[in-house]
Order: sequence, then structure tokens, then C-alpha cells
Amino acid sequence: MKRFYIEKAGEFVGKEVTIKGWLYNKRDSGKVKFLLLRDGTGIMQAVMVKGEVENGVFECFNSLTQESSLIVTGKVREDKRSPGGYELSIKGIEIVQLAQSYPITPKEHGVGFLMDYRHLWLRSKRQHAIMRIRAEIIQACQDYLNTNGFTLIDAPIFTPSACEGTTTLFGVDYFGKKAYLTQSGQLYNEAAAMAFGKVYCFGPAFRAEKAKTRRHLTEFWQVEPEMAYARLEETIEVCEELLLFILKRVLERRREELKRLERDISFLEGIRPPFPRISYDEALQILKERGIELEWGEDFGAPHETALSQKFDTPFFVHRYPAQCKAFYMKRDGEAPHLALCVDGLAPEGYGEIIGGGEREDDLETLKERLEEYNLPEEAFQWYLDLRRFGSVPHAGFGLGIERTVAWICGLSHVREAIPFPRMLDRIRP
RNA sequence: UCCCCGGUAGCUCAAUGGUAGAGCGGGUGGCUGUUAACCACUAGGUUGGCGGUUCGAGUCCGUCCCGGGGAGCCA
Repeated sequence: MKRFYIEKAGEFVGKEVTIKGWLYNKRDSGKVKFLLLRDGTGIMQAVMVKGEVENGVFECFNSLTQESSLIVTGKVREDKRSPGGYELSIKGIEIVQLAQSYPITPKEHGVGFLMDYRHLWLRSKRQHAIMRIRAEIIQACQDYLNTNGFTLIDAPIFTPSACEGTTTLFGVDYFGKKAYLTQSGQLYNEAAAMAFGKVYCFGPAFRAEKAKTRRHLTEFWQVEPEMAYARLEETIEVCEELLLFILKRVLERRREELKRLERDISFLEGIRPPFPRISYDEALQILKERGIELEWGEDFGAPHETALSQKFDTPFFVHRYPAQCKAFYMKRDGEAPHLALCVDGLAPEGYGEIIGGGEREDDLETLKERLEEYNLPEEAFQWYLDLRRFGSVPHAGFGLGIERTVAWICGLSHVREAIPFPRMLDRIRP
């Protein structure tokens, strides 16, 4: 017989099953006692009435504490009075461990307290829903890329040098030498793209930014596709397809979780392509119309991104930023060399940037000049320059931030809930 | 790093410079359908640390620590 899981309770009506799980909560009314059991897939109410179960089983109810681990057997029934519509009539209870007094109660708590107990907080309904959606989004990224000709080529976590300047890197001791935790797999992705054509890497990135906002983690995950011979417009197409694929997948498979988070599902369902593509110059114009002045050449700050993302009901792309505010490897626009052939993908509803990417500089001499302009040591980038010496081609790619995407799709107010164990300025525990 | 707000029972929060309190959680008892159940009783405090003002400080001042919100930068 199939193993029973609470989320599949409907397939077991009338059958006797075993739930291996934990006590989420309990209630009683004298001779009727209710256990709310969770097994990792969902929560199900179990009930027992005095006289209808063995006395020992009935009496053990009083000793049960929140989050005690239990193995409960009984028969599955449909019952409208039960949350979820299905209920277990208890036959037997085996106590695996009686939990000590559990710190997280069914009442309200502050974020600081909950973050201190992140290892336990993950058991709560809301966090459970977020993590299942996160897993679905990650799988959707991989499914989309794997079925569209991309090969997964992992990039290293230890790196000998910076790819976007050294100020935001975490340094580590590497057998007496200085190494850094990667802030992006991109440079290695470019090498991989020259070998495999279309590639992607998926993994954590580390940025030692002293940023204390709802959108920053010092350790975050990203998926980074890179494509040989791709230009900016094609890259934006891939960004759009990937986002649509993710949305469709989550709406198909994680609808219950979205409901639990009280996400506005109809908003997500209403998202249709094509997503607007606006240039940096057009974005400045939009901001101006809204009374927000920004000098040309300045990068967008949080208020600018928020204002822009409130204008659209879908994700949208801002392309061709001033080259001066972008990284050294960005290719310049041949027709307007003061612009970089780059793109940011922004989520609507005030969420802002979730994607950053663009074309990479493919000319050896130009790239050498850039390294000098940006004060980067050329010798550390010899391997990277090799990619321009041996069969250089136009190429482009982008990075999609997982936590920011999760935060947007789930409607979270802070990315810290979008990752199991967030690492932030001033928080590295648990 | 800067600006703003906060730190009181396990948790969420009250308390004019004058006797530290409530709800939840814990414990005990009651209730045959509960839905963050309900009812009764009960235990629980160095008011973040240090220093100062005052007859008297949870409350005012200084400083440090911790948390929350925001900014610069970014996925």
C-alpha cells in the first residue's frame, strides 16, 4: 500500500493510515479531543472520543506538548468540520519524543524573535508555504533551461579575484593566500558558454555590502544563463520566457501555498507578455512625469525603482544604462558608446530589480582598456582575456535573483523570509 | 556607515517621575465537535548593560549593546 501523506489525504478516504509527524496544536472539549498533526506535506486534524478508543490512548492526550513527534494511526474520513476537509479518527498514538516547552506559540511574535528561532520557525504554515514555492521556482528555472538547450556548468565558490570590484567581497584565507567568496558565476559562465554554447550556473553568491534593506542578503542564490552569439534583444526574450515559465509553474503546482500566503493570485494570473522594454532614457522621462528628477548617469535608487515598478502590471525591462554606472565587462552600444548594452528586469508592485544582465565586451583591446579604467589588475584576468584571444564571439547573459523572485511571487515584505537561513548584515545565526 | 523608532514576565504589549500589569504561552481543574476553542484557579520580573539627575527612575540625561524601519549600493 502507498505511504500516506497528508497532502494526498483525499486518496485515502475510508482507509486506515499511519501519520508519522509532529503535533502542530491541540484542542479538547472534555470527552472529545483534537490533534492537529503535520507531516511535512500538510496539516490534518485527528480526533478521538472517550470510550471509542483505548483508555490509555485517550488519556495520553493530556501529556502531549506542541511539536512532540508522534506516529498516529487511524481511519481517514471526509468531514466538513475539519480544517482541510479530511479528518483522522484516531486508533493509536505512539509518542516518539515529548517536546519541551516550544518557544513559538500559535500567537503573534516579532520578527527578531522568530529569526532567532529560524530553525523552528520553518515548521510554521507560512514559512512552509514560502519554502515550497521557492523550491518550485528553482525547479522551474532548471526545467526551463534544461529543456531549452542550456547545459548546467557550475561555477566555483572560491575565486582568486573580483569580478565587480573588491569592496563588496568576503575575503577568506586559502592556505595562506587571499581568496574570495564568489559574487557571481558570470566570468566562469562566459568560459563555459564558449565551450557549450548555452549554459547556466546555479548557486550562492556573496556580497559584503553593508546594506540593511528589505531587498538585501549577504548570501543569496541566483541562476545565471549565458549564451554564445546572443545579443541583448535575444537575452531579454529569454528573460521574459523564463519569468513566464516560472509564473505558470507556480500557479499550476503551488496554488494552495499562494492562497495560504494570501497572495493576490488573480494579479499573477493576469500577467501576459510582452513585458514592456524601456530604455534608461525613457525611464528617466517616466520618473520626470511623476515628479522625480534624476540626473543622467545616476543609477536608480530604491525610490526610483519603486516608482517605475508601480507604473506596470507586469515585470518590465530597463535597458541601455549609462556605461559609467555598470561593470567593466559590459559591452557598449556601438551607436551610442556612452550606453551599456545591459538590461535590468524589474518586478511590478514595487518589488524592483530581480534580473541583471546584458552583452559582454568581446574585443580584447577594449576589454584591456576597461580593466585599466576600472583599476583592475590585468594579470588576474588573463584567463578571462583568453576568451577574447581564442575565438571570441558576441555573447550575453543574465542573473536572476532567487530570493527577490520568491519575495515578489509570494508577496513578501522582506527577502529574509525567502531563504531558509538568511545571512544579513548583523545576522548570521542560526 | 548614516538617519529614525524601540528594548518591561517565555511571547505580544500596557503602566502622569510615586505600590510593575493584561492577553497569550506554562501548570492545575472543568466541558462530547473544537477551529489561534472556551471557563476557573495558579506560578512567573535585577524593566538590555554601565553611569548620572532626583526625596524617589520602567519613565529624565549620557554612553554602550541588541532589535526593527529607512538610505547609499545591488540579485
